[in-house]
Amino acid sequence: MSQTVDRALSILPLLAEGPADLGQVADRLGVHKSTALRLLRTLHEHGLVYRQSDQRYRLGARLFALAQEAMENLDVREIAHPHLVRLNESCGHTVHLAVYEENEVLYIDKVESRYPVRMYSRIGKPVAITVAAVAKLLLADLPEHERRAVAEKLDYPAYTARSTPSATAFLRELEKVREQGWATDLGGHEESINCVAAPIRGADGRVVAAMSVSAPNVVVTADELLTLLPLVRRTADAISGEYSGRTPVKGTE
Amino acid sequence: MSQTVDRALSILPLLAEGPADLGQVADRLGVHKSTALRLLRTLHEHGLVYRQSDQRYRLGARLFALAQEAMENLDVREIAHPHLVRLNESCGHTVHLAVYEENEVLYIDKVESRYPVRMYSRIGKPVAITVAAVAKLLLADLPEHERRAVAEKLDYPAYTARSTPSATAFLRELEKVREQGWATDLGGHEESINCVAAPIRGADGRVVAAMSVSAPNVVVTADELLTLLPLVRRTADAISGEYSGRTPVKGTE
DNA sequence: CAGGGGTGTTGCACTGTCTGCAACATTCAT
DNA sequence: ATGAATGTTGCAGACAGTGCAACACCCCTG
Repeated sequence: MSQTVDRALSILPLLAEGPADLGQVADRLGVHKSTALRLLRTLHEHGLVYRQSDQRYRLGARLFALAQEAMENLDVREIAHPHLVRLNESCGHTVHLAVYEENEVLYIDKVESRYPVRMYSRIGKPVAITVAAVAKLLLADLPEHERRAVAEKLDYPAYTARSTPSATAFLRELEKVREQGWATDLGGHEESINCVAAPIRGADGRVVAAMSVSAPNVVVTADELLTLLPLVRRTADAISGEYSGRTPVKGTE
Repeated sequence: MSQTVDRALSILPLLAEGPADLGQVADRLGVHKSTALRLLRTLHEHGLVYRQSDQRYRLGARLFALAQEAMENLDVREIAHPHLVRLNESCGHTVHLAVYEENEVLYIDKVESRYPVRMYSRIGKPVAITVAAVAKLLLADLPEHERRAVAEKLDYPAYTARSTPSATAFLRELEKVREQGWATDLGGHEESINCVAAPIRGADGRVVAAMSVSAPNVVVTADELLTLLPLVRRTADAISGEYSGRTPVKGTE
């Protein structure tokens, strides 16, 4: 692996925290200012880094464009979207779509609740991996050793009293989820919010994404939310069918 | 500028076109496969590149997370301020910066008029949302259903004879503002005060803030104030460019 | 206005890191 | 099996990246 590139790329997350000047960047990289300058220049030429009027550096527009493209390359998203919208129309709650990648679970699509009380989340934001229903489904599908490895590397923050407390508890939960083919999060992240989720599978049966419906207690109780499970699973299966090319897609051509 | 980093970064736009395997990447970079491999590995470790199941590389989800985090940590106010000051220096009138948040429009920055007659307003104070020029711009950019929902929930106080009288009138005005890309308030809040305003947009084109120039009749007439419109819009555009990190690259070499 | 501390920038010699090569590993067809 | 793809590793040599020190340039303060 390349030292120079490694250093250069380390600058990006650093700048994501907020603008920084040359000295700060050099310090946090542990290199000489002149070195940092040259790295920043290179990043700048590629548009990943931008220099604002006070001379400080921040992430540049090119990065946003790339992120956009990366998103568009995820074709599950494209296929799933109309289904998510339809589900949202029929139940009214917030619908999420998430994928697993490199020890993280990320929301890649979201359809907002039609109720005034909304839950906070944002596309691109990493999910609370130890408690979210979608995360459970995605991790439960990993090969056994990998699953164990990931579970043991994670932190288990106690967001609420119902948060997953430890790696062993998490692995047990994953086993359960794996068998039943769906997952829930009942107040594990935020006291008053519940989710039910179902997996989306590719042609080989592997889970490629997971979707969930979330709603706060004040709108529907956990039990009421659970009655939506069949609908959520049907939707996920429909997406799976289309994604794996089993279901003929009606429409153009 | 750094050759290694340059090469590594050139991989990103290349992958943005679609997934590619090691050979393709090496070819298009004009380097040996082993070199390309090491670069890709480094990118991979930083999550910027993801290796899909068929071993081909594509852009990684970490790009999102970065872009997303950068957006959240960006402070419009900080970026806009020097521009507002410059505008104030060239026209002399009061300049405001405002954002929309939770059904309210708030002033978040202000540069005072240099004329003795000043208008009353305060940073952090909610704006007269149904009449202020900045409010019109911010609301005009909301998705249609949300805009309608907000408009119908509002009160329409008759500050003056020219105040917006009703939700339907307001929605009509928002439609107009949306199309022309700028807004005015001619005596809608206080009989003798006029404003012209322009929107500030983020990388995705959404309006993130709005700025205005305000002056009382006794200093300049409404028509005279309107001649400042191009200048106001240029300033807003400059801020937009800087905020979204896409202002033309100035400087070195 | 001189002086001092804070930036960012440049030229240069050295060294350490990146490079390309060639051999190896692995998978897939045939 | 055999061959042709692909991805991977170790190595020696070369050159690109590094840190240094000197410079340029503010913006203060006395």
